[in-house]
Amino acid sequence: MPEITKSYESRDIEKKWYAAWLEAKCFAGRVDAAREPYSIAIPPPNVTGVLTMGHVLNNTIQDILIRRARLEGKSALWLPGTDHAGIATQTVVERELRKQKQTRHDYGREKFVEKVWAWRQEKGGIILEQLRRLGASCDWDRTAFTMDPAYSQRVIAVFVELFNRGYIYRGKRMVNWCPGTQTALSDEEVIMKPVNGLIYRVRYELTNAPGNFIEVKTTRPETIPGDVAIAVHPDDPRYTALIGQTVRRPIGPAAEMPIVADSAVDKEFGSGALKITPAHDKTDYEIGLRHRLPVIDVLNPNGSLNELAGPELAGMDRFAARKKAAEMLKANGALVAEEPYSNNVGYSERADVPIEPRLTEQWWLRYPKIEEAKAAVRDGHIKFYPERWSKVYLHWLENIQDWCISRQLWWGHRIPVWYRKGANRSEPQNWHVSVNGPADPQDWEQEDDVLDTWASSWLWPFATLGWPDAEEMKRAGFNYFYPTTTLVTGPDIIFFWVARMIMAGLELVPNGSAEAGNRIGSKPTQGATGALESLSGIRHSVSEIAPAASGPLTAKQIEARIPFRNVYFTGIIRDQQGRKMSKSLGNSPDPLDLIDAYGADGLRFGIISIAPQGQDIRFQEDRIESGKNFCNKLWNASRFRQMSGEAGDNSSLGAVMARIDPPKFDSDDHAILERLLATTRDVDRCLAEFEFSAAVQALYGFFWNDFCDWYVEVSKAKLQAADTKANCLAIQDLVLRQALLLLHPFIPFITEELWQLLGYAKPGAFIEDSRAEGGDELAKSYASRGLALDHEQIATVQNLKAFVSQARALKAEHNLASRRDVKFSVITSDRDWSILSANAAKANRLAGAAELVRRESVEGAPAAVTALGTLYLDLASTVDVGAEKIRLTKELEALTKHVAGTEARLANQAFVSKAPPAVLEGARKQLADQQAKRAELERLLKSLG
RNA sequence: GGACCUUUAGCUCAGUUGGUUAGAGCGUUUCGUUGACAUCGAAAAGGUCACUGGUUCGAGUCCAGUAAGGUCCA
Repeated sequence: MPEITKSYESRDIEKKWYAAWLEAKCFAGRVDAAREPYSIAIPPPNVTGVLTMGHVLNNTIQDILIRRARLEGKSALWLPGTDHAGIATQTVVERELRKQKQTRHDYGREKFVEKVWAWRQEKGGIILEQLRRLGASCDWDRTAFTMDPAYSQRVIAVFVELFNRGYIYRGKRMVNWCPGTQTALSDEEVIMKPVNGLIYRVRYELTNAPGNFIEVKTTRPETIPGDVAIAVHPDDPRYTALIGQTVRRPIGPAAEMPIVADSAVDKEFGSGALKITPAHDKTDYEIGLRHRLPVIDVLNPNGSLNELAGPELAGMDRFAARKKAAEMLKANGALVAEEPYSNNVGYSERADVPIEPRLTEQWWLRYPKIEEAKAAVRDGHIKFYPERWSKVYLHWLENIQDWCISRQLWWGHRIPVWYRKGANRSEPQNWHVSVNGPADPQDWEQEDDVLDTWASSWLWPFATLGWPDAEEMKRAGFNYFYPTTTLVTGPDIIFFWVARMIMAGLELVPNGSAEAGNRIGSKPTQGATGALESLSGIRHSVSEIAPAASGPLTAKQIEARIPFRNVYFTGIIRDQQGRKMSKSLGNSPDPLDLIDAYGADGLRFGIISIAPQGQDIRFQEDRIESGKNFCNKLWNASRFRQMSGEAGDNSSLGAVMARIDPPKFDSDDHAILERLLATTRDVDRCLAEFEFSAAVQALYGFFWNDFCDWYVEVSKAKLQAADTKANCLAIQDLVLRQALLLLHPFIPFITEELWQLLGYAKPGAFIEDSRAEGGDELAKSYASRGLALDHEQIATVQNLKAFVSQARALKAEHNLASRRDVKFSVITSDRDWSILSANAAKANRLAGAAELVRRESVEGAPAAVTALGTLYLDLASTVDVGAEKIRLTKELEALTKHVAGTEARLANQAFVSKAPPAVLEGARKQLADQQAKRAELERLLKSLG
């Protein structure tokens, strides 16, 4: 057995084990009917992405779940991949082109897309390499990409199918237009930001009453050339007489515009009159429709003004034009005033510029299975952790709007619609919609637009498992791994991704064997087998593998179709000031630097320990450091074990247990095994409830405080005695074994290394080839060895710990902390003296005492009252009586307060009659203990004079 | 405007169904190179649990309201 070195060096060990795991194909997700499946589909990072602290947290949690599942004997699959991230990726490549003063238009669509692929080939997906450094145990052979040919075909097939089912339509509507990237966006991609700007009061002159005006307020004077009317509320008495009259447009091409009455106008806002610019405002557009007003679009796609805005404004950027328009209004007397104004403006999520409402033809999706999607979460088929996010989810579904799925980009899945050449594109009879295109391509032109990225990633959990190709599904183990067990993601993409995946699953997943019945340990049922076989050879036929449901789905169908059973929402990682970590702020540490400094295990342990469920996380590097320190502690405790004696048979739990000898147990043995069992149960529960940081804290406290600070320390005395040594080593082996198994999902590298070094591994096997026994199994194992934990002995350990602590405090109080030759005496009962003398060797060692003697009386020595008697520090020199009195008086005062409180509680008739007996009993015992201690303190003080 | 979250030690946070003297890590002070670990050990100081009211024998915990900070949706 190689010797364990003095300190833990993570670097080489991480490299070594990751390579070994890959070599042995430990991460492969295998269909195994004898095992329960556990599957996770990774939230695919952008192909342009690099590892951030958010990814570290998110993927560490997924790895914990997956590795724990393996240790529980499940067959685990963690399916990795990346997202082509339409806008983000196209922007990155365009930025590179711009450095050479080029645009994508210099290349044309085909060549530009080639460039993007080349970029992806060279630089994309770095993040997957980085995840390996973190220890992520993904099944890399299954790595998917949303632009892979197979995946792309699936995306296209879904478009065709949903079109055929009537969910997709083309329509001219107001969309969120991003002038930066020059594409339409979905509502979800628009971020509302408060903006401080100006609001302009502008007057419009009445055509047939010169010198009379109607006033409006607007933040966008540059759109006045697009005005087509003034609207007032029909019930607004101020304007009743004016309805039907006309006004002159104050700037831009001259025009007379009607004053119309519409109840959508807010009487309270400004003067109660509204300028109507149907091309540039959603409400205006709707009012325009009602009054059959023309639409005058004065903006170019890039946000500059066009010739319809008039010669003075044409060609100017919208913000420059705003100033210019204000000047023009001022010049011709139409500007009444400009006032500071704060309002919410929609910004493009990606380009971070204000979006423009713009009337364009786009492709829209009416969401399928909305009601079932609500039911899936409301009725608990899918569980959200923390539960409260389900409210946000349900609220969004209640108010759901159709999804604009077309994007005016080149990088993405090109929409599979062809228009008959020269024909009107707005008329469906001129469309061809199919996966492979028309048979006579020369007569058709394909739609230029691509799909929203999310319209591909919403298929992720099933499209990565071969769906809808029957053969591929069989190969990928679709029926075994779907629905996936858990999704781990951020709450910021509930709408973008989580909700949409649920609806996609409900609409598109076949009624496979899962729906028919039990998947585990039995062959697929007749029906399912038949379905798969009859479909073999059919490629991408969504309608055959997942026919449209004829009516609302039943609960059973929902259960089978949902893409995941649990959703764990992580918090957002913030810096010390509480700001979101972002590239532009430069406040995000590079996780790879942290791995270099603290090890992947240290980073994982640290980040998990500061990430409570459901709360945002304040990043602190010192917690990562403490993760590293914990690894070092684990390392050194193992080293101590190795140095303490020969290795025994550690090949299994049974083998270790067989070396444990209950008749030789002392109170410390009982106590540590009780804590081991309690910690195991604690971790079991925490992991079942996704309480990762609580699990880590339980393990930290157990290992550091209970095991290292106490058990290992008392071992030093026990290991000297021949009759206790073997049992003590066996107990250490048991504790270390269980600790490594419980810790492995959190800190996989060091636990694997120690598992091997301490001889727990079978030849050629890894730690994850073993089972992590749960609390119940561990308890059974205790029982099978005839071990019954003795709670009286366990309580004794508590008293001994306090006793040692008091002794140390007395020493420190008198500047003797470093001395190991101090003598103590104790006044105590026969019973407590027997405990003390039985544990004298350990206690003296821990307290740094030369000896502990029992006396009938002691005079003038510093003392402390403990549960095992009154402890005295023997001092050769005279005691500082004054200081000693002050110390004891302070303690007495505090205690007296507590006694009074407890007495008052017990004197309260209502308490005595209503409190449960256990509480009452506890209070009485507490009072008795406190009173005894108080009496002893009073006696001590009296003896000091 | 609607919804949600947070407020506990100097800092970051635990505190499960109400029940001993409210805990941890870091930081601070003092002491310590005792043959696992200075990436360590020991001791100590430090909290009217944001505020007000209510329910209760009993509230950090439950309820109502207020204040401050944050998030999402309009």
